[in-house]
Amino acid sequence: MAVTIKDIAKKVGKSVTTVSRALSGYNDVSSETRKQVLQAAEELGYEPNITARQLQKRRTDTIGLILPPVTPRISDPFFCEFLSGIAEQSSQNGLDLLVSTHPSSEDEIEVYLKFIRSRKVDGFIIIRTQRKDRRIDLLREHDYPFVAFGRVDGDNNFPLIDEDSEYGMEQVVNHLIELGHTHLAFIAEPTHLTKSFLRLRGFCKTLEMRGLPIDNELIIEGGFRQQSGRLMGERLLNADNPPTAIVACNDLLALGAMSVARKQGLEIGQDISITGFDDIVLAENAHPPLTTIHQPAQKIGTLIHQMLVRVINGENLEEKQIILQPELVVRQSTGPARR
Amino acid sequence: MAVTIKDIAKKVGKSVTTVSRALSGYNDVSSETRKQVLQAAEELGYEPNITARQLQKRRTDTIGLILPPVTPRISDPFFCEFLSGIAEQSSQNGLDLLVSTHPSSEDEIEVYLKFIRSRKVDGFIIIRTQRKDRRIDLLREHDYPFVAFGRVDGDNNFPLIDEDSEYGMEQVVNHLIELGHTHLAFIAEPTHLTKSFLRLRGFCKTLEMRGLPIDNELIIEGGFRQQSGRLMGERLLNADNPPTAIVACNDLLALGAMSVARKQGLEIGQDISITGFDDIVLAENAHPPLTTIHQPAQKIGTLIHQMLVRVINGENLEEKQIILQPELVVRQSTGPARR
DNA sequence: GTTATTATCCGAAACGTTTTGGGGGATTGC
DNA sequence: GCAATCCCCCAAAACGTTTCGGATAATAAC
Repeated sequence: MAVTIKDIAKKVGKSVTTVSRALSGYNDVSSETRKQVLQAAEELGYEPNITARQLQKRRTDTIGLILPPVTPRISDPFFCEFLSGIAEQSSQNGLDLLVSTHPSSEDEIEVYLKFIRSRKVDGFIIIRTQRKDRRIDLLREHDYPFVAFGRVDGDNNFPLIDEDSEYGMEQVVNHLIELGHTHLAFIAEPTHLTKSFLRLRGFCKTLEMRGLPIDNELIIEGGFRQQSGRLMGERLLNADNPPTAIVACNDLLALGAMSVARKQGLEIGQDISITGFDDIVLAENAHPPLTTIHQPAQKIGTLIHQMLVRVINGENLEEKQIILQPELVVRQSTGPARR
Repeated sequence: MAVTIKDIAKKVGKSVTTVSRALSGYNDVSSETRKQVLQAAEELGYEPNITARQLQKRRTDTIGLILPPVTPRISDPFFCEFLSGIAEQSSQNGLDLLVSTHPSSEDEIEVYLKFIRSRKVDGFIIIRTQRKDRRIDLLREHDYPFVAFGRVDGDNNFPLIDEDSEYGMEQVVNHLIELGHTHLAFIAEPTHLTKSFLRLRGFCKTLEMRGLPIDNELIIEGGFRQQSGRLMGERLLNADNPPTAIVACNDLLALGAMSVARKQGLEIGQDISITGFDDIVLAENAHPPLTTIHQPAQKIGTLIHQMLVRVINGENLEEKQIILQPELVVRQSTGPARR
């Protein structure tokens, strides 16, 4: 059986209270007693039972991350980096990270409700925000601590961190225009996700700003990953008037499009330019290496965790909404437009 | 304040005991009472406080995964897949997954000791086993539930799952020999890891079996990732009598070697053959796609989790040691040896 | 009509901690 | 010499559950 405070108390001949207070560093115990207690704890190999402590303190020292039903799975490269930032920060702060994948049988809101009611975690990290996000509504209603990665439509008066998607896309599009491209296509993710929506908007806005027409035939919406990129890339390349550049909403989509283009005998970066977004590890190692927007995934994870800790502790955030400016990384998947 | 059993008891005018027993489905409560209790619970939005339950039951319903100090970080692609298998299985079984990254300041054994003593988790998943593994010694001493991914030197009489590394390497080497290669190099990981050791041994054994000499100049040991692969690849390619094929201990090392070979103007798959091990997502997307040994990372995660659950519940494992036979995936990074 | 049995219920203890609200003895201030 | 102040300590309550060991009343058995 594990060693408890009671065992120490017995050993040093003091009360449980005194032992507890000695261990927690209160100053109403004599240094003599404290020394004895610490020594006894050491000798017996005492380690506090955190379950008991949590029950008493009404804190779990655990933060929760519930993966959405579909994507991303943990294996998603961008998410993976992000997660690693959170995990690392977690253990530095002595917090636990509870990763729960959402059983697709259950309603998302029910899952959150359960966590809230059973006080399983002190706070949440919300990823993949949607334009209308019920999770955020729920947490706000319950006044439960959370930090979101991403914005929503409408009232954003809650702690969040986000990339400036529109600015990112602006850079991509400008880069392509400067290379002489005027006939640009866009492969979108489902636009109920805020970031996907904003990336698309950034694309359109910039075209407009630069006085280029927006061709709705060349904007198509699909899924999230390679498979989808291949499908949509194929459709674009087989169009009557195919684009000279394809802007993908994320790197995996871009990689999918690249593989299709290559299969059609096109030299990427010469015959056609393709861009991604996120700068996952695959991007750098792709062939040719992918021009994309770099996002510091791990750092975002770290930041978001730090914010959440402050929210949980009821501290004030000097910056409640952090919007990061991502930067363009030019590699070999883009080049001058063919005449 | 959250709803407790007491609130329900008050509402239905019964004792706390009865409510608890009604909720847990004991048959010493009348169906009338049970109905009332369930209804009250529903109305009040009751959700059991799991901390309290855990304290009472002396179980945490949580399994622990402590990341080793150095590698893999969560961002490691192979590990990532593996983790996703564990996480998915976890939530299916209603268990929590506690991911803790090991603070490099602390001694590894101390970290485990703390977890054990504070009963923070019901059991552990041990990854990256070493030939002499103190973690495993410790857990066995304490008779604490765990399942290992990988074997150790000597007594392996504990629950584990592992790939047959030697067999995998045998396939790789045979494949290369059949392509006419006779001058093979090996880039090793640090061989205190069991799997790295076994992969190297598989390499040597097969050469021997096929009557080829083992050239110690061509076997070099380094780190785990691309950077290391580049360094060691460079050394091999600049040797007096460079190899016609490089066998890397994992995919990332292979990718590193590939990038160096390409930089030296070699056509991979023609001028030189390079192989990996693990078949991470990058392998398929590399240029050229990498010949490697496929490992079902996610499935391994799932399996290991299932095993652990049984160990925790004190059930018997029909198969205490599972050794998986990995298979060779031939892609374009290998080809016939140049005369 | 007494004894067994069954169906329902419940008080109290337990899990291991922290916190609350003092208590008693020694020292200080006047 | 008396009150005030410290210093060190502790019993008991609390956190929200589950479980142990009955208790009570109704029913069945003889």
